[in-house]
Amino acid sequence: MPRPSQAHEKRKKLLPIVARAFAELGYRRATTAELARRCEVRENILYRLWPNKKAMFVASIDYVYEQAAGTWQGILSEPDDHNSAAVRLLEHEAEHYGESGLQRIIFAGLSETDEPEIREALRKMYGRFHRFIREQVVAHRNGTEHSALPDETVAAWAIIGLGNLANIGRELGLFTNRGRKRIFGDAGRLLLDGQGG
Amino acid sequence: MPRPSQAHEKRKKLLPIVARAFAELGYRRATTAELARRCEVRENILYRLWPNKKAMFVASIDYVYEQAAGTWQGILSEPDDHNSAAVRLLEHEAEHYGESGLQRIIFAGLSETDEPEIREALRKMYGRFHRFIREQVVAHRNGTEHSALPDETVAAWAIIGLGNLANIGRELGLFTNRGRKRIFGDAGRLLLDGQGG
DNA sequence: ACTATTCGTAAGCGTGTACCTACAATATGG
DNA sequence: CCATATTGTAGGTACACGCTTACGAATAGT
Repeated sequence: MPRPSQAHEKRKKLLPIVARAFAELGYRRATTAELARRCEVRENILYRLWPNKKAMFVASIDYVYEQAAGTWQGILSEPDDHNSAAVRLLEHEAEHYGESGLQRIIFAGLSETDEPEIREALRKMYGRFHRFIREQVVAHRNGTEHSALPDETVAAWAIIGLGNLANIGRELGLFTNRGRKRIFGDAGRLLLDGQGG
Repeated sequence: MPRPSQAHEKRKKLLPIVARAFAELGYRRATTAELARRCEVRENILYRLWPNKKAMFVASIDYVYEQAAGTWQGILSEPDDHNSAAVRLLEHEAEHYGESGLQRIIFAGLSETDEPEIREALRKMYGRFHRFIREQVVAHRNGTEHSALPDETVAAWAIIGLGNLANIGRELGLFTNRGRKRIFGDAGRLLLDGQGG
């Protein structure tokens, strides 16, 4: 019988490298030759793991979500420090959001939204992010009356908006670490439960 | 004496076309050949108006701000309908934000932030946006006490974050028109003066 | 009319690109 | 050990890219 395929393992091993290349270079400049160079393989074998460059990119988008989800699960399972999970997540993002630089892939993808597969991958990713955050907002507010606040769906989207902006800010050097923390802290908290300033 | 140069006028005439091409295609796919085709001139002429492709892109970024600023000035100079300028701007953006599609240029630019000139152009643009919005927030809140709200700087950045997200949402079809309006209306208003839900 | 300058057209140079083919080396289960 | 499949290597194709050069035609002030 034939030699067993290790394609799955190899994909898992190379995907982080590929994703980082897309994040640093954007879609077009991350040429297949450059991807192969960074992976220390020939272009050829990338094409055996994925059918084409677009598929490598879509896989990288999924990887971004999985990375974030992993980090967040870690925070959720930490012992409580008399703060809700939502508040702890907000604090963590205020401190570390965009640190990995991986989210730059999203900007690259947004320049390629006329490719249906890429658009779909981004849609799915944002959908998953939103669902996760919304759940945390609901859990945080549970029961308590917040008549003057936007509902959980809106609040979750707005918090995602803060995240995007934090990313852009980090990319362009728009604000200091302290500034970014205040944006997440003050505006994020305001959206969460009205404790704004 | 020589024939007087009409470069300035020509630049002004072609820039909207160039900017739209960058918005629709992104930086790399908006090839100089394609830009020339849309402008109905030869590539050559573009290279007489701008030194290189990067300069065409930077000019397009500036154009995005000028377009928005023009629209906003129009709204500010409208007669008052017993709403503050800030509220009227928020309502206008809730209705029309991202309609032109020009803001896609920003995503394209964010994938090219390792080019210092492009990074600088984006920085400048965000800085101008923030200054403008912050002024409106200050004017809206003037004097009244809002102890539980984020300060004007933070609020203005957060509102910009809402705008970015609205753009992404429009691009990916993440939410309906009504949804987008609620994000601008509810979250935006909350950041502005605490009248959230 | 002269002339300096701009304008429009055409062609092409060097490089980079996604993707493919052909083939030898390797490793596995029977 | 052998047949079968998977690996790694080398090379190449067809095309698109940013940018440049060359040159004749048009146009304005003097």
